[in-house]
Amino acid sequence: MYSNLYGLSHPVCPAQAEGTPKTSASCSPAPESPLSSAEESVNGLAGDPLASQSSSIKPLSEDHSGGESQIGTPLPVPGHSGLSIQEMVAMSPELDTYAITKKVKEVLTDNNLGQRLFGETILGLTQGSVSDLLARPKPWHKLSLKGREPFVRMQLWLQDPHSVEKLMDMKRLEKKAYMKRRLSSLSDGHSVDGGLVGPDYIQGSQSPGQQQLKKPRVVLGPEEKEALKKAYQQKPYPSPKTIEELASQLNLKTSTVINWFHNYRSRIRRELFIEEIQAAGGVGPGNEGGSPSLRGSKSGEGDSCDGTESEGTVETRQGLGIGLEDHRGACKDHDMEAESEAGGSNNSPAELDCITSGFAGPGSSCGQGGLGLFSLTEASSSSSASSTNIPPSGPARNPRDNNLRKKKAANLNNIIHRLEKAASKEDPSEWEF
DNA sequence: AGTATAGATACGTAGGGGTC
DNA sequence: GACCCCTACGTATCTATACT
Repeated sequence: MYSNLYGLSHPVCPAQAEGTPKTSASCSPAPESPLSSAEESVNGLAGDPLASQSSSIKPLSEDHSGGESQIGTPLPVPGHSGLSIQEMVAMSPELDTYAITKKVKEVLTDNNLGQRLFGETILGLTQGSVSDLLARPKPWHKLSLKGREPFVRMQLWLQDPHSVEKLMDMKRLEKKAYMKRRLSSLSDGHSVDGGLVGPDYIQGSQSPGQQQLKKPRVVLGPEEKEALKKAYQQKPYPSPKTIEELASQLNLKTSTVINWFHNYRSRIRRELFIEEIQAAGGVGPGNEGGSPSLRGSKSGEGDSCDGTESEGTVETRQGLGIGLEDHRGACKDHDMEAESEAGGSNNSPAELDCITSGFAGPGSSCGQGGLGLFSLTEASSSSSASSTNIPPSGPARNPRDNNLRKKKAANLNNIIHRLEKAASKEDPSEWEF
């Protein structure tokens, strides 16, 4: 199978086998890391049977040169270069994550390939993760080594002239296998219409009893979300006490509240990255109408971090001094709650400055020159370059942006003020914005 | 069916506090 | 000061579900 070809297997997680609703990371049912996949897919399969198929396939490699889609100089192939993918990631100069995801989306769409297949086969990630990555790629310099890995893989995949063919073949094989299963189960008198398709629906094989052990998914209602958002505006880092109060008020588990804050902070931060980039360079996911921020507002209600623009972002940045950079040092120490909204140190202009300039400043890991091994960004078209290579002179935001920010800040102050009044729990006198 | 979203969680790490 | 442990947070990702 291609699972092997791509160095992928879908091992049944022991925990899952036991029916323990184990989380992914520890025992990822997902696509085993296709580490070798990149290598093999690029190297070992050059002459594979797939190459002769798929006449309708739109090749990847040839249009790399075409305009803005150009992704850049090829990465060295892991196998050939003797580098593992991790080494490549570590050595890789800045890649243009937006250009890469854009290209990948293009290729997948053009060839009618799904995110699930691509994710599991090429990236070793699940569909949801792929969707997220493609829709909201973080700028390279904001990614950890682990976070960069999928982008390196995508880049390698784009470089592979047979990548699409291989994937399409995978698709066919999957379909075949599905049909086979379907047929056999039909002959057994069962139906597979449960919708389990594909090789990785391991859970589907769990017994009903095991399935029942699954925790029911928590779906927060609009009022609950609203309340949490308000609480966030008041205290992005709530104390355990606040969390408990919130939980009991909303009739939620404290862990759910904690998770919500966790996710909300994280996602807001991510939105901010993108927003910053757009503000600074105008290139990014937004350019093709896929801007997360835009999407957020599009959805109106804006959930994930939708709040981003509509409610949460500016105060986050201005009031809390939570920057785009790692602000842990600034916010961490004590019980965040108090000082985070107290503003104080977090708000130091120097820090904000550092935050903004850190974006693409010379000091950032964007490392202008990189290693020069296979520079992508530099080789990328001018449009893509701007996404991460913001001139050191600073993110020269346009005035419109600043006005907007001020407005939002004022707005949020207003909200916070009202919240203070309502809550009148903590002394807001120290709050600074 | 494929994609997007959001709650949940594993893992890594920074910083504080205690002990030696 | 070095070491260890603990806590809290960020990141990346998963899974289930909602949406298109």
